[in-house]
Amino acid sequence: MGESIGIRERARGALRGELADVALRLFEERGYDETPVDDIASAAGISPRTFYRYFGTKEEVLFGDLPPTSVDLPALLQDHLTRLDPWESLHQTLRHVAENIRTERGRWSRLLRVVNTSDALRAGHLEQQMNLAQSLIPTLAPAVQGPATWRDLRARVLVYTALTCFDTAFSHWAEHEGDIEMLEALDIAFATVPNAGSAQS
Amino acid sequence: MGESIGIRERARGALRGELADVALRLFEERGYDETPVDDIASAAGISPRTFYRYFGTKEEVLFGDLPPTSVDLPALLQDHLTRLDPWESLHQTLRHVAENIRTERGRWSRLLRVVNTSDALRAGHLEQQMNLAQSLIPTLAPAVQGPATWRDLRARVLVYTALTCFDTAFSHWAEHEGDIEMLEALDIAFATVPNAGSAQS
DNA sequence: ACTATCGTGGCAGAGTCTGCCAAAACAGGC
DNA sequence: GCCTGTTTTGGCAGACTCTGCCACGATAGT
Repeated sequence: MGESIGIRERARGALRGELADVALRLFEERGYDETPVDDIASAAGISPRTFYRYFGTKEEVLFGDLPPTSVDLPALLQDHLTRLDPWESLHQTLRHVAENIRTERGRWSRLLRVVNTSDALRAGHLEQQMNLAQSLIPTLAPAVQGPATWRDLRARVLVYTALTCFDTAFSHWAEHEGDIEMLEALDIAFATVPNAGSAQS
Repeated sequence: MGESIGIRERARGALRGELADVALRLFEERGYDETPVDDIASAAGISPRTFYRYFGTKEEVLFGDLPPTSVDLPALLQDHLTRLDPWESLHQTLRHVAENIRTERGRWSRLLRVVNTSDALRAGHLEQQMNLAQSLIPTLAPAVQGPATWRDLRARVLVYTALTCFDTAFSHWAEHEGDIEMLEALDIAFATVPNAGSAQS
């Protein structure tokens, strides 16, 4: 069959990308909740049924092909852990993600604006984070000091907190676009946590 | 009209409570996603249409009448802030919530078990937290030190992080029910954060 | 008992998502 | 270039959540 698989796959990927583009554009114009799948499908010249063959859900057309998911973050974290303490490792890992995002900031701020048009979408976005956290916890846990009873709890707290910092910095950046630098916001957020007790500058 | 309003209101409240009970029981037996609203309604002897007059969504039948929502947490936080630093104020505020929960732990662990049967439900739970956070941030912000540019960012990080600690401790407690004390887990979680840099016992 | 008000139930409809099956498009080999 | 087997597609029917609408019945105050 030669290249046949390659051909099919490439065509599939192209259509997938086009669907994501069309969908994002429509969501920007009319809002997420106000844009039925039928409209996306007909705008892309396919049937609604086929849409669901490319994306399992309407949400996936937004969140399906995102950079964070395409990088192996657990491995990256693992690497940092050989040289740094747990918190700093998380910091550097997420700095890397932030730098990736910076190269496509246009697309990302469009996306964030769309996400904020819908409650369901914000919840979905959080769920994404949770899944990411789930993948980082087992990697971090062995590096956490202290009694074994609490190791898992502590690892979870650190990972969730780190993602929280990331998300907060990201949102803050999106709201003050241009005024502040994404990486600076991230560093501030990460610096706030260890000083929680005093919370001074 | 005398007590008429009181009567109506009381009847309404009673039916609301009964619906919540019936729903929780059914969710435990068959799982959340596998239990259509029609089944809850007929189990309670009402029409599906009427169910939606008592709860705007299926989720609300689970999350609608929860202790955290029934206490004025911003006020409580405000009070603690007059005596403690921001982080410790958040800690004490959430300790209070934890103590409330402890008095109804049976109901709460049932609820947590149900929440974990559905992705949509977990997302909804997170959304709850977000809303709670939104109400605490304005209260905390004035108490946060540092340059004004970053005050809002820092307040958000602290609030989200505190809720993350709470949630993590809560889940951890639910998983190791009996073995550990909820308040102890909460204290451990809160103690982990300021030591993030070293993460030792 | 009478009437105005309120809660209720049924109906129709939009929207997401799934299973099923037939038709079309496509790759390969001849 | 045609044939054949596989893949992709489209349409249909259906489950489920949620909303607007309207008529019916219960209830409260006079």
